[in-house]
Amino acid sequence: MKLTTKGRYAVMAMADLASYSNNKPVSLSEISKRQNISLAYLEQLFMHLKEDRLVKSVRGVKGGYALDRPASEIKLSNIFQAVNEEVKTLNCKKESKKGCNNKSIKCITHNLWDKLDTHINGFFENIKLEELVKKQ
Amino acid sequence: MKLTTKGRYAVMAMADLASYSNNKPVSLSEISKRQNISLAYLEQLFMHLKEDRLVKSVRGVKGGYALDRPASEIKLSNIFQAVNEEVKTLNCKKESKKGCNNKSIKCITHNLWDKLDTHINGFFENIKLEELVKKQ
DNA sequence: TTTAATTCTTAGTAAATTAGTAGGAATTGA
DNA sequence: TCAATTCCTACTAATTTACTAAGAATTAAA
Repeated sequence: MKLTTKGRYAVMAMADLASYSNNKPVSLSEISKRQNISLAYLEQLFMHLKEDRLVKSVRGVKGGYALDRPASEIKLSNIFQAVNEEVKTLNCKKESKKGCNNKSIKCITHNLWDKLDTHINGFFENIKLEELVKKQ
Repeated sequence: MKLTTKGRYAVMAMADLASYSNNKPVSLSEISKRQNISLAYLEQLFMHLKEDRLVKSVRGVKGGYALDRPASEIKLSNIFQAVNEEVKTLNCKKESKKGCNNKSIKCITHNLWDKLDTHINGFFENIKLEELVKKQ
């Protein structure tokens, strides 16, 4: 079971944005330097964050990104979801859950995994970006 | 974030063992057929389960595996640990946690990840193999 | 009007990991 | 002796991750 850097970078970048934005857009090159994340990689992440309306962009010189809503209204689960870093079981396509009769061992573990998904997502669902940044 | 089949298979195999063992060892070929997991792959998983003393083996004809302690004393976390399916953050080798001053954004996310690890491991720590099988 | 800083967009790629295969040695009950 | 089994080591195909590359589009400022 792995937690990859993608979600981690996304959270770091959003925390940076929440911390360093003073009504001005923050450029990705600034975040790149501060957080030591490659600019090109950040660009990809922010495409997704923008699609999900977590940030808004200003193009051109002096442009950059800013939060699209208050940090108190952004859950960590929103960020993970935006960059496709959700909890998923792998290779469950073939064994369709339809076949489950609630008695087989396969089905038992299906249920277990579903519960784990809920458990993990609940963790991120209950933390707001604001709380994370406030602790600094 | 991904949950791979390795841990899933290990749990399925252990549940199978707990269900179908009647004081006799269960061969991997039986489990392979019932759970539809490749025999050679099961062999690898059981090497690890044995190392961690979750199962014991009987070699030769009529041989196989059996639980090495009651299902009520085997936590799911034991199983995951045995097959190296633990929760881990990736690529954190370079950025040593020593550098953390509890103020930087990098450090904030370190702490977050650590908490998540605890949260997830707590889930598995609180489920015994027996409970899982009893539900059948 | 040019320039430089920025976002936007699409491809590609090296490294790592996963999931599984292959082949055979060692053991043992029948 | 044979067949069923565990034990052991190596290899491999497919997938994913993390990142690079290259350039188009936009816009403030010189």
